[in-house]
Amino acid sequence: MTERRKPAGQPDKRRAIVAGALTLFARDGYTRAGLDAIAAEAGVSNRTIYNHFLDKAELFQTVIQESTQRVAGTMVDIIDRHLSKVVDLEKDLVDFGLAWIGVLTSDLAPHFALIRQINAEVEHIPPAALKLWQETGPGRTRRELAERLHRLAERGDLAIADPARAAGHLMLLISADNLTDRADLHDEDALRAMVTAGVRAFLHGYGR
Amino acid sequence: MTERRKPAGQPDKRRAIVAGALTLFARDGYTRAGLDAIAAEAGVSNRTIYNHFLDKAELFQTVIQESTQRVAGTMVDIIDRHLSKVVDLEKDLVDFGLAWIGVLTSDLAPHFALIRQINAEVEHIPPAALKLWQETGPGRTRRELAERLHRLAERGDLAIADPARAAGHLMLLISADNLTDRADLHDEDALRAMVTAGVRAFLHGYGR
DNA sequence: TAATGAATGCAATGAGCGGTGTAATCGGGT
DNA sequence: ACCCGATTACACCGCTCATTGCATTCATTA
Repeated sequence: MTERRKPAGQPDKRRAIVAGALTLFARDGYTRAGLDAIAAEAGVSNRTIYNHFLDKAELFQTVIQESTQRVAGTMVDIIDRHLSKVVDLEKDLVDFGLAWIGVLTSDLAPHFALIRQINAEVEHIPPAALKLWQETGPGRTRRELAERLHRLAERGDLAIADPARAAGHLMLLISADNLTDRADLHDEDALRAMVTAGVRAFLHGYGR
Repeated sequence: MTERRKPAGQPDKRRAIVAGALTLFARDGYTRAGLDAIAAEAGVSNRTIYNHFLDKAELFQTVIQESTQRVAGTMVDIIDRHLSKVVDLEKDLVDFGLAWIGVLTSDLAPHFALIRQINAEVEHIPPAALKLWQETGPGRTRRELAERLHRLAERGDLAIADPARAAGHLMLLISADNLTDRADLHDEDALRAMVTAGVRAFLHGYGR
């Protein structure tokens, strides 16, 4: 059960390969991203990749796992930083939202292109791997956010029956324009407007 | 300017090709879907495809356009049917939402797999084609929904400052679980719970 | 310095795929 | 019966790509 990964190869090379693979998988997708291109991007020989990974599929899976964990960590940090002590609910939620979508344009941006690739190939990925990703990635951040919202509800700041569902709603509303249009992620004003509108909808709804 | 499409080939063959191509493009994506497989799925010779289409890219574009128009038409119908005359706002919105996500499991289902493919390859698609798709597909349905919501707001049933944005929010909230988890689209009770929760969030929010 | 494992360059294999040419066949209209 | 365009089966070209084998070089350590 305790399968030990072969520690073959030097760690810096391995990191370079994974980083380069992330870049190309994110830009071109699994099929289009050639191993020669990945090797070039990583500044490494084609042949070396096979010293570190069994085949292309294993490399892909590794890239997903490492990237997912890193991004999930960042997200959880943002949640904790912005929603630990809340004074002005709307303002703090907006600040949280801006930090949240800020990740989409950070150096972690390629990750989300990778997610789109996964989403497209969802039929061809073994359900176990998919489940694992769900759990350690979006699942983890959603649980963390749900926990925070639950605390706020207990304090009386929010009226939440199902924290997990509320967390899902908040995440969607914050970055709504990204999913409908393709929003301009570099227009600071537009971003603030989007997040603010999302937070207000989350707090008050549109009912009369 | 008025480019006439070559009417070469028999219409039923052409329809079979487009239908088969939709199936395989949706399941396997643009790159993985081979022309031989498409031909087999359509019950047609490989060579025949090139009687109707210039190349794989043109076939893909045709599939997208036709599928998009069909689905957008269906969506607009649903909007009109459920939101023309509203008596019980929450109930009518829930019914609307159920019909809306019902499309995701209908015979139009492959379309949305195709959308995921587009979304993944968004970097490799000419922006003009992307814009066109945006406009005739989701853009059209969102405008239609926004228009309906605007009427309801004028009537005093809703308080909406930006109808387009509200429409986007409603669409997201209705099918929230599909985007976070991978929801079970065949559990009737779960679907109703999801939609109801989304509609309530849309109407009242979570604020205290 | 000797030895060992890692990395590299190069070549090659085998498969899959987009696209084309061609000749034979089919089917409806005259 | 004849015609003509559409369709088909088949063979083929050129290309890309994952994967491997092999010989060579490099770096570190004993």
